[in-house]
Amino acid sequence: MAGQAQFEELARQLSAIGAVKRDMGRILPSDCPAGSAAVLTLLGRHGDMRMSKLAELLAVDMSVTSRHVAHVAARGWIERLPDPADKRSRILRLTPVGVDRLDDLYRRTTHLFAERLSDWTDDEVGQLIRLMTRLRDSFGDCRTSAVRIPEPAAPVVEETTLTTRTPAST
Amino acid sequence: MAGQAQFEELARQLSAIGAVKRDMGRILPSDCPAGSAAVLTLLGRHGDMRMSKLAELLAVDMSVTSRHVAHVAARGWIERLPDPADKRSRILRLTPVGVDRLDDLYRRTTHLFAERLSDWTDDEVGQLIRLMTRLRDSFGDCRTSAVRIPEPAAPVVEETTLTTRTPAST
DNA sequence: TATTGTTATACTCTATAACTATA
DNA sequence: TATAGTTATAGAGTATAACAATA
Repeated sequence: MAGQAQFEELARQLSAIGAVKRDMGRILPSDCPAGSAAVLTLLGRHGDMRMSKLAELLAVDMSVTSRHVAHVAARGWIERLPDPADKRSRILRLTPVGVDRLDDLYRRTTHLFAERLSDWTDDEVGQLIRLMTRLRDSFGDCRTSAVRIPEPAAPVVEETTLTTRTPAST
Repeated sequence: MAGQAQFEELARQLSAIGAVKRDMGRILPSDCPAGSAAVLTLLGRHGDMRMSKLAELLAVDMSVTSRHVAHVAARGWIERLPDPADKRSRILRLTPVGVDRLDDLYRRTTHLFAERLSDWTDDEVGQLIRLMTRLRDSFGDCRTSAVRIPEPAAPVVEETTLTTRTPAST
C-alpha cells in the first residue's frame, strides 16, 4: 500500500493528463471528435458489438454512447444492424468507409506519438500502458460491482453483467 | 522508439483514463469541482503565484484559469493580491479557509485511493507517477516551445516563457 | 506595441431522467 | 416488471476572440 503523499501526486498527475488528451484531440479531423474516434477504435479492435457492450468499453453512460454512435452512424462510418436474438438491441458494425476513417486515425495518432515519444523505449511505453490498464481495473471494480470482465478476444456473444447505463428510475 | 501497435494502445488508455478522473470528481464537494480543486492543490504545493504561472501549471488557457480562479476567490478560498512589480498582474494566495478546504480535499482523495489501490505497492504507484510525469513532459515540449521549465521549489519570481494563453490577436 | 488578465460565446463530453419498444 | 436504447436537459471544462488596463 502506498502513502498519502503519493496519492496526492497521483491525483495531480491524473488531473494534468488532460493536457495530453487535448493535444491528441487537436490532431483529429474536425468531423471526428474524440468520442467518435473512440467508438471507431473500439469497434475496430473488438469487432461487432451491442450498444451496451460498447458503453462498457467506453466506460461512459449508455446515453453518452448513444450520442457518439449516432454521430458516427450519421456519417456512414458504422451501421446499426438488428439483433436477431433481441429486437430491442442493435449490433454495431464498421462500414468500409468507417474502416478507412479508422486507418486515417491510426496514421494520425501514430504520427503524433512517434514525434512526441521519440525518446521513449518500447519498454517504457509498455510499462505505462500496463500501469494505466491496471489503474483502470482498480477503479473499474466499483462500477462493475466487482465483476471481472476478461476481455473477450472475438466479437463475442453476451456479457449479461451490470451494464454502464442510467440506473432504471424506480 | 516504440511501435505503432503500442501507440494505438496508449491512445486507447489515454482515452479511457477519463473514467478514473470522473470517479475522482465524484468524491469532491459539490461547490468544489475538479477545476477549483486543481487551483487549490497547485497553490498549496507551489505557493503564491501569478495567473500566468498557474495557467502554465494547469496546462490550460489563461481564460480557463481565470474562470476557475474567480470561482475559488468568490468562495474566499484564495485572495488576489496586487503585484507591486506589475500592476496588470495579480498574486494568488490561499486563505486560511482555503487551506482548510485543501486539507479536506486531501482527506477525500487519500481515502479514495487507499480504497481503490489497496493492492498496489508503493513502488508501483511511484512508477505510474514517474511515467505519467514523463508523458506530460514529452507532450509539453510543444506548447512551451521546447523550453524546459525546471519546477521551481519556491514561490518564484518570473518565468517569461511562452505562456499558456489565447494567442494575441494580431 | 506588447502583455496581463477578464469576459462573451461556442463546442465537446458527461450524467440524470423520462420515454419507447421489446423481453 | 425489467432491460435495450433514445432523447431532452443541464453542468463542467475547454478554446477562441475581443476587450481593458498597464508595460
